Amino acid sequence: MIRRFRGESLHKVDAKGRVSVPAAFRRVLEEGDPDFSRGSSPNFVIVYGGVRGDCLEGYTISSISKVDKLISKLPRFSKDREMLERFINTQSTYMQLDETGRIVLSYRLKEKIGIRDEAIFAGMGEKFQIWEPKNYQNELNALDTSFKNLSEDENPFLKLDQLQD
Amino acid sequence: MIRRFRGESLHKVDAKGRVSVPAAFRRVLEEGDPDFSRGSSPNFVIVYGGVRGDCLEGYTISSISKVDKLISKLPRFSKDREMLERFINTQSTYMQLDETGRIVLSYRLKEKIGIRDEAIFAGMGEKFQIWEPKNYQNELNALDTSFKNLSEDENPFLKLDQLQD
DNA sequence: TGCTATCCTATGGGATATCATGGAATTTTA
DNA sequence: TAAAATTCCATGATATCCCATAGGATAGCA
Repeated sequence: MIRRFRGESLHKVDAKGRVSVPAAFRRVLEEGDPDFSRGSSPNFVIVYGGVRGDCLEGYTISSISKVDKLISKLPRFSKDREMLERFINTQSTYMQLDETGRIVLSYRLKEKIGIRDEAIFAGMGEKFQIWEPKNYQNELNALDTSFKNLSEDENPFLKLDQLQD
Repeated sequence: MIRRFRGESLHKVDAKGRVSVPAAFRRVLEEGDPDFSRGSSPNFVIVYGGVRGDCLEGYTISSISKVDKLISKLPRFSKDREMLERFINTQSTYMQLDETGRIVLSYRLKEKIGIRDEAIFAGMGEKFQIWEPKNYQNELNALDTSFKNLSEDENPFLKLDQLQD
């Protein structure tokens, strides 16, 4: 089975910026790091810029590598490639869990998404997100409203089965 | 895992032109220098001419070799090859980190991109860039605007998924 | 089915190493 | 030999490591 990021949880951020990554997510990060071995700590990547400025997004090494590989296929110096690299490479950073399963969010990262002393982790399948709790709630509410306003044939749940073949 | 240049950071440039290269980038430079050994300092290449006159671009030895190889495939004496060699080979220079992880930017290099006493390092996957901070901000803003003005089918993120297969 | 031992998780504090940066000393070079 | 470049120390700030604790969950056992 390939594990995916599932669930949401709230964690304290201490004075040094340290936060526990949910235990369930650690298993996914371990599986997604080709260099991980029992006894060590997995690496992964946090993307902080780009399309969404309101949360951080965590990717396993293997899933970000897929993206990196696709980008490398684009012609060097092309506008598309530069743009993607700016969003995916420049505005991101390698991270490593410590032995107790924590990471440290630098001042810059915390500031970027308005985090003070608590953070919400939300599983999103191939990636996870880190939110300031209030912003997260707003995001959920907004999503709810926009979902309710969809017409029948815009409903993504229904579109899902049409993809199937 | 093959590390890539990720993240961005601001560094002071002192009177002698010395700047710290971000610690994370040093690891990539070390990995990318076939002659590197523990205890020594990695070599790499800075390209200052060519396509973009507004920033410097740093390549690991192994990634500049890839580019060199591509250029060698072009017909000798062709205009294209001549041009690329001028930009990539002529307008570039070998560099070596010192023991504290710094390089020195000569007056010429600083002048080229308008740097005075601060420099931004930006990871771009297989290479990194060095910018004068204000110019960098302008670059980011311009990128943002042009991204927002893209039509659906011009969105490089969406194109990425089409490459897949 | 209640008790206890064990493990894992979340969190905190202090010690230590690394990083970014500045200045002095020394070598090179024109 | 003066200017420029390189090497060698120095230091505060930051990040990393190491240890400690408390609560929850699980498992084994009587």
